[in-house]
This record gives sequence, C-alpha cells and structure tokens, in this order.
Amino acid sequence: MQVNRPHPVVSGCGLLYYQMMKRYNPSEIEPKWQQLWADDKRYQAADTSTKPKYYVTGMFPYPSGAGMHTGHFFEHSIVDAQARFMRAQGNNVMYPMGWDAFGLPAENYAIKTGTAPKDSTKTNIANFTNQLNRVGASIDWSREITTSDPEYYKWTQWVFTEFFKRGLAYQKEANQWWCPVDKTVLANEQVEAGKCWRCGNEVIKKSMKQWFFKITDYADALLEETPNLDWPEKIKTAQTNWIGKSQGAEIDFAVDGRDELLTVFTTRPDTIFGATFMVIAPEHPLISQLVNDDTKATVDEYVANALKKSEIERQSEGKEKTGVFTGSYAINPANGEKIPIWIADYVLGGYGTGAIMAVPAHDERDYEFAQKFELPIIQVVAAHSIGSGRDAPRDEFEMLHRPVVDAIITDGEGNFLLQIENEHHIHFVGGGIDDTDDTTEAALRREIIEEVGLTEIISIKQASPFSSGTYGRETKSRNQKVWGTFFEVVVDPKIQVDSEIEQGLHSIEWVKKEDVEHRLTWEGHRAAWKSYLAGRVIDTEVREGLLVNSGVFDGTQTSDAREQVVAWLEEQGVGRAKTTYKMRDWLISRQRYWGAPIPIIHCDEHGAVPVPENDLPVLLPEVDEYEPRGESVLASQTDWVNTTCPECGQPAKRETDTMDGYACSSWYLLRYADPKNAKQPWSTELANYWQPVDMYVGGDHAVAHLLYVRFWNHVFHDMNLVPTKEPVKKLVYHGLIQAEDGRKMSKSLGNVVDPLEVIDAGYGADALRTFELFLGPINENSNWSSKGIAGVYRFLNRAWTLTQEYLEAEKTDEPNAELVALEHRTIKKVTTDIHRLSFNTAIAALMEYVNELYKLKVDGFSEAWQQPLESLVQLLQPFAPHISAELWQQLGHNDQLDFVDWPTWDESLIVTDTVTIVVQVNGKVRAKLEVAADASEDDIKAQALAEENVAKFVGNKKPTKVIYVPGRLVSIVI
RNA sequence: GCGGAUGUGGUGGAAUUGGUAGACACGCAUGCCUUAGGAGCAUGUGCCUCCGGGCGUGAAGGUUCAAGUCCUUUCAUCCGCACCA
Repeated sequence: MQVNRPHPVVSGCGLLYYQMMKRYNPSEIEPKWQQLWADDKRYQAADTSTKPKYYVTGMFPYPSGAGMHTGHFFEHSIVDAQARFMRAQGNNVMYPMGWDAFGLPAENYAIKTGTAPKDSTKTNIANFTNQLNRVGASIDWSREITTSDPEYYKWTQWVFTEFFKRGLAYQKEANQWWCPVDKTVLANEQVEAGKCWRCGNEVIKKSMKQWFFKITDYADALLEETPNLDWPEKIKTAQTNWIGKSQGAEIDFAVDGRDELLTVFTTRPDTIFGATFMVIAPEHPLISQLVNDDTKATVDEYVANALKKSEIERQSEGKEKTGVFTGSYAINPANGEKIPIWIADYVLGGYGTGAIMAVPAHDERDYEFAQKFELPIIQVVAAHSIGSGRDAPRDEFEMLHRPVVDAIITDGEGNFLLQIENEHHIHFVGGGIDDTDDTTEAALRREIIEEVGLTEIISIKQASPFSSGTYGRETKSRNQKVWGTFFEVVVDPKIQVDSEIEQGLHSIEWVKKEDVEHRLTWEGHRAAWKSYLAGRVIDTEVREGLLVNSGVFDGTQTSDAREQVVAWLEEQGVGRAKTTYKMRDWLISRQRYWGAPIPIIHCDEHGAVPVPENDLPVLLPEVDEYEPRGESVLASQTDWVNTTCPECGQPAKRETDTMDGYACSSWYLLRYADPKNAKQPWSTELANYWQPVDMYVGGDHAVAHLLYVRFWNHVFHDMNLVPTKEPVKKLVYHGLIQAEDGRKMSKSLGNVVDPLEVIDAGYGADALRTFELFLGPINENSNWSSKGIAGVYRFLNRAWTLTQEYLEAEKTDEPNAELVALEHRTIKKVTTDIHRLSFNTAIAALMEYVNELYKLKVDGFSEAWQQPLESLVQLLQPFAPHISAELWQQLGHNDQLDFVDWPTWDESLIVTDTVTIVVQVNGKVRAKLEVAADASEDDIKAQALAEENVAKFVGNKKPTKVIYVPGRLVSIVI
C-alpha cells in the first residue's frame, strides 16, 4: 500500500516567524490525549443523571485474527462523532463496546493449530482494543462485555431456560449437513459448493434432533411494530418479506378411493375451479400411501433424488420443472372432478402443508408444470376492465350480468373488421349468449349474422383468454357486467351478403392490423387484441378479474370470491381460512465446541430438563482436541456429559449442542446497561433507564441479527423485564468503504488499507476519521482515496496554523460584524447537518469556514477572533477530537472540551444588511441585484426592471407578469 | 421474477420546502516563494461559442413564470430475497 506522507509546516516565506510556532503534529498530540482520556475515565456513563440519557453504539464485532478493517473504523467514526456531539449537547451518553466472541473461525483455527479458542480470542480482543484506542473512540470501557465469558453466557443460558419454560424453546427433527467421510456435522459456512471444507467430499443432509426457538409465535407482533420503527426502509421491507405473512385458506381434498385427506394451503381459494391437478412435496408424509405397484419404483427414485439434492444443485438446475405421478387421484371439492396427484420438488415441504392445488391457468409455476406433463389447463379468471368516461357504469342504472362471445373477424390477409357505432364505440363484433344458443360457437355464428351479416365462415378458433368488463350503456339505460371469450373468425369478404337486420344502427369497417389497437375504444377489447397478437389462449399473468368456468361463482369479482369460496367450503367442512408465514422457527443447535452449551440435561424418566439457575453457567469444558468425531467435541467429554437429573437425581446426560452465536448477540444491548450484575442478566431498573438504544449503527445483517434482537426483546417485554417492546429506536445503516480501485477491500486482492498504517504515516487519527466521514453520505458506499485524505489533513493543518497565528499576533480591539455573522452561520449549518447525520456537508461547512477566516485574516487579528476560533474548535470536536482538545487548551481553557456546551447561534446575527436578488427574464438569469434587506417589493421590482441587461431583454414590450419571491428572485415574463 | 435504492463536471460529492445547478474536496492549469517539491500561498477550472450568448442533472414527454427537485413513459447500474402456492 502506498501512503502519502504529509510534511510539517515549514515555509520558505517568513521562516523565522513560522519556526517560533508550534507545528501540527498528530503523532505527538494524539497519544497524549488518548492517555489522558483513559486515565480520567471521563467517558464512563453514569447510571443516574439529571441529563437526558443517550445510548449509542455500533454492532459489536467478531474479534477476528485479521484485526479491525476500515469498515470497523468507519462505523466507529460515525458512532463516536454522534456520541461526542450528543455529549456536548448536554446528554448523559453511553457508548459501550463488546465482543461477539463465539464463532466458527476461532474453532477452525483451533482445529488447524491446536490453539485454544479462548486464547486466540483473547489475543484478538487485545488487538482490536488497541486499534480502537488509537482512533480516539470515546468508549465506556467499564461496560466491556465478551460473549464467551462464563459471566456473560451464564445469562444467555438463563434466557434459554426461561424460553424453554415458556414453550419458546423446543426440540424437533431437522436436516443438517453431514460429511460422510469426516463423520461430522457441518455448518453452512463449512460447506463449499456442496463439498466438505476439510476433505472436499460431497456432503449430504442428515436428519437429527435439534433445538429451535419459536420465533413464529412472534411473527405478528414483530410485523405489527415494523412500520413504527425509525429504521431504513430497506431493512424494514426486508424483514417484512422475510416474515412473509400470507392470508389464504386450507382446503381438504379427498383422495379418490381412499380414506385419506390431502390438505393444501392456498392464497387463492377463489381459483379452486381451475385446480386441475395436485402437487405434493417430496418430503410429504402421505407419499407411501398414494403410490401403487406401478408407480412405487419411479416415485421412490424421484423422492430419494430430490432429498439428496443440495441447494446448489437445485439452483443450477434453474426452474426447470421435474416431477412424477403418484398413481392416485384427488377429488376437487368444488366441482367433484377427479384430478391427479403428482410429486414435485417445486413444492416445498416446509411451507404451508407441503401440498398445493395446482391452478395452471393463473400460476406460472403450475403452468410450466402442466405444459411439461401435458396436464389440462382451465381458465377461471377473466381480466376485467371498468369503462371510464361515457362508458362508466352509473349508479342509477340496473346492472345486467351476462356471458358474451366476441369475434375478431379477419380476411386472413391482415385486415380486421371493426364495428363502428360512433366515435366512442368502436369494437369487435359480438354479443350475449342467449338461452336458445346450444353452444358458445352457435351464439357466435348467430351474432355475426345478426350484427354484420356474414354467413360464409372459413374457420373459427378460440383466440384469447376470457376477458370481462363492466360498462354503462346510455343508449340502453343499463350497466352491463360481461365476461366472455374472443374467437378468431376467418371470412372471405368477397362472397358475403349484407344482412338487413339491424341495418342503419351501425357501420362496419375493414382496418389494417397495425391500426386496430388505436381504433378500439374499449379497454377490454384492447387487452384481448394484445393477447390475440401474442397468440395466447391462457394468460397466466391474469391474477384478478371476474371468475369464469366457476359454477355459481361465475361473474364474481375474484377479490370478493376469496371470502365467499372459503365460506362455501367451510359450510361443507372441507376448508377454513388460514394465515401462513414464510419465516420458520429459528434453529439454534450447533454441533460445535466454541459456543454457549445448551443448558439441558436429558433424563430417561423426565426427558429434557433445564439446568436450574443455581447450577448455571454450564461451563464449556477445556479440551485438548478440537476436531469433531462423529458428534460434536463435547459429546466425547464423558466426564462432562455424564451428570444427574435435576429432577430425580438419577444418572442423566448433558445436551452436547451449543447455541447459535446469534443467541449471544440477541441480548447484549441490554447487558451493557448492567454489565457486572452477578445475580441477574440485568436489573429492570437499569434497563428502564437505558432502554431502548437511541441509535444503533451497522452495515451488515438485514434480517438475521436485527430480527432476532427484536424477537428476544419482545419476549423480555412480555416477561416484564424491559420497558419497551422494541430494543432499537433508530437504526443507522452505513455503506462500505471500498478500495481505491472501487472493488471490495480484501486480502486476496491486495488492496486493503490498514487504518493504523494511515495514522502512523503522519496523517493521524483525526484526519482519518474526518476523511472517512467527508467521503460522502454515510449510508452509501464510497471509495478510499490516498489523495483525498491529504486534503483533509491540509484542512486540519490550516485550522491549526490559523489558531497559532492568532495566538501570537498583535491584536487590535476592533469588533467585526462580518466575522460574527460568518461564525453564527457556520454554527447553524454544522449543527443542523450533524442532526440529520449529514457529516460530509458539516465538514465541508467547516472547511469553508476556515477558508473564509483566512480571507478575513488579511485585515489582521483582533480580540473579536477569540470567540469564532473557539466555536471552530468546538464544532470540529466530534470529528477530530484530539486537535480540538489541544487547541481548546491553547485558547486558554483548562476544562474538558467534551462537556462544554455546544455553541448556539443567534439568527439575528446571521442576517446581513443586504441580500442578493436574482432577476430572471423568461426563466433565464439576466441580472443580480444587491438590495437592502428591508427593501420593499415594489422598490425591488422597479430596480430589477431598471437593470441595463434586463431592459435589453425586455425591450419595449410590456411584461405580462412580474413575480417576486421574497429575498430570492424577481421573475419577469414577457 | 419480486422488493429496495441510485443515476448531477475529469473524480468523490453539494443543492433540507419547486426559486442563481455544480458548495466542499480531489485532480488539472497558471503564477508566487532568490536550491528542490509528493510542501506552502494566490488565482482559475461544467460544455460549446462568431464572446452577443447558447447548451447542460441517464433518455423522452408533460405541469409551471420557474423543474436535479413534481407527474407519465423508458433505459442503465447496484443491493437484498428468490419455485413460499
């Protein structure tokens, strides 16, 4: 990595003068202040205060061997700026820090090197701590926590036992990755492209008994609070989608000739008449009973294959549908039709009931499947349009419901026949199906003769899906709700005879193909025309509309039909309304060593018994060998495993799984409030004081961690342990700092910038922090720039030099209104920008401030400069605390800058005597006026018109309009 | 496919409510500092120009005295989820 080295301030010009001055030397002042801050413990937050509390922190890191990278530094630049700003704003600020220390990397490292995870973790934490101190983060180290400490995980285990007592922790069979060669369970991260990370052999799924947290019980509660969170929209929608609530129905299908019921979940009970087959997941328990002698072999093979498939294989196969017929049939309860039952892996075993009714006409996946296996497709929803303008249905008219049929009449040579009633009613030929019509086709032929008198028809075929519409017909004083089919009718216009029936009511016209669409006046006909051109007879994109082919429900709006159909099925006892969630319960069992042991004892008589609070923590035993053999390493620690049942005292065995690391990080924000408590996880009193977190900063985890903390906190709230349902009031999501080449920083690409190296190169922590915040808006990604940091260093250097020059100058005692206005304008800008977390513009305003001060400096220094320079130092403090502390002292203060009240601005001092008014003529800037701030509107307008350049553009014409925007512009329209 | 964003100079980015587009910084150019420059200081820097002005915020329309900002259509890039019935 190349780091540009800044140079000390030495200039050829006025060398003697400058040599007397102290130089800006971050490597000298930064360690000095860092030491002082550590010694006087000023950042330790008090648990009681007359000031309002403010709790801010970043997502605690996993202490990896690689140390902190620029991303961590960026996060702490944000949190620390906020913490320092809030402190100066008079808040009792808590900025704690901790370590998410359990995890796979330390265990993998132990397997490879034999170093105990406990030891490597300790080393890494020391390294991280040193790095954080080097940036000058104002952390309250007295609250430091480490999730792998027994004093901490004792309470993680305690929470588990509480969840267990409440039925929120339970055991269930679930599949787990298994390496048949190493004979061990693998974590997701240890499976690389379907192969074991160590031996490279294919892994399989193996069913094992595992522990779960019942997060699904809280799905609705979490969903309900989501909209109220002051969190980024994208996180909120990601969580909402993840929970994936859908309302629908469960419907029971009888299996033909058997005493079995096949229950499906669907969000579209209204489409049940279109269910032409059923599909069940390969995991479905009923499979063995549905197969027969003919199908058993193929089914078994398919199922075995599907279950063996890894996710990666499924992905690479894309969405190509596969499946097999079971040999059994189900009865559609809506119409009594016998429909085949298939097995396919596109139906997921874990969602809904693991079985679906397939409606191929209106579901793309079912459609693909039906196409591939040649299963019937029946359209039951017709696209529906409602007339607008003159065609809009009217309340005073009666509503007529009727099936219709329409003809797209063509000569087969690209010309189409349209029926013209008047300019508002141009449409295809068609009409209602009467009781006297034997078939739809008969009705069609009759209409064609009646309407346009065509008798010789060459061919008729269905041309597009059913469509429907609701129209008001003024001429007939009625509304019509119609649904029907479009047929392509080919005729030979040369041999047709005009009919005398209905002559004079309308005319007909042959139109070229390309003109048809824009001539049609009805939305429904245009839609039908488009699908005719696309050659579609079934339109899977049609989701809502009117029901067709649906018995008594024909003509019903699909949205209404959903409830009606469920009610109808319910009456017959074959269906019920049902809500499902995509989110599954949280699997927390890990067959690993480096985690918090699950505090359960298995007793032959009492089953799973939680370890009593007095016996907690269940300590992680020290082991010599970390390589798992068969089960987790813990299972081979027989002394540890064998214990007695807390209920009966009989010999029993400990649970050998450890908890998912996310469990440990789901409550750490509460532990910060009361980190040393040996009797409770936290005291309610302290939780009440500190909860919720006012600002939580991170750049990772959209759902997992951020959903789990919410879930646990909701449970804690139900246990009356915390004051609020939600743990985090405001969430700030920051972007990544990428490498200079625009790619992600990574060791393998060799483009990593080591923050300490930047500091040591002479730029110092202040320049690094300030630069990271100056790069751009914090929620966007930005690229590191070795040139850019030099610019920020230059700025700090100028601020430093300016202060030195002031201190050593001969001062006059002249007041300076311009200086004061500049100062107050800057205070306002910087303060409001920090409030909206716009650090980059706040820093830009400070740079501008320094630039302006340099310009004012040419008139020499006066005593009036003291205050503006103090404000500069105070405003700079959240970003560059070391240089600020140093300059504060040099300006004559012995108090702690951190707790000095943030400067305030006086609006009246910002207002200047004159304002600039822009003059526009026809929207173009033609002049600028300097007018007195209290000038009247008429004066300003007159002045504007009198401007030479304005007069030139206005000429001798009279302005039609002169608009005045107070204090901003005059707009002249001619 | 669904969801969430984002498109502004050579570059990173400003413009908080429709009111001077390009703040601030990088880079570049010119000059100054009696050695040097990866230092410092000063000035300039959207594009075109016949020096009057014209054109400019991904593209095309629209509303308005006035649009980066509002509306409609469209294109591109990034991120998250992804066979959830």
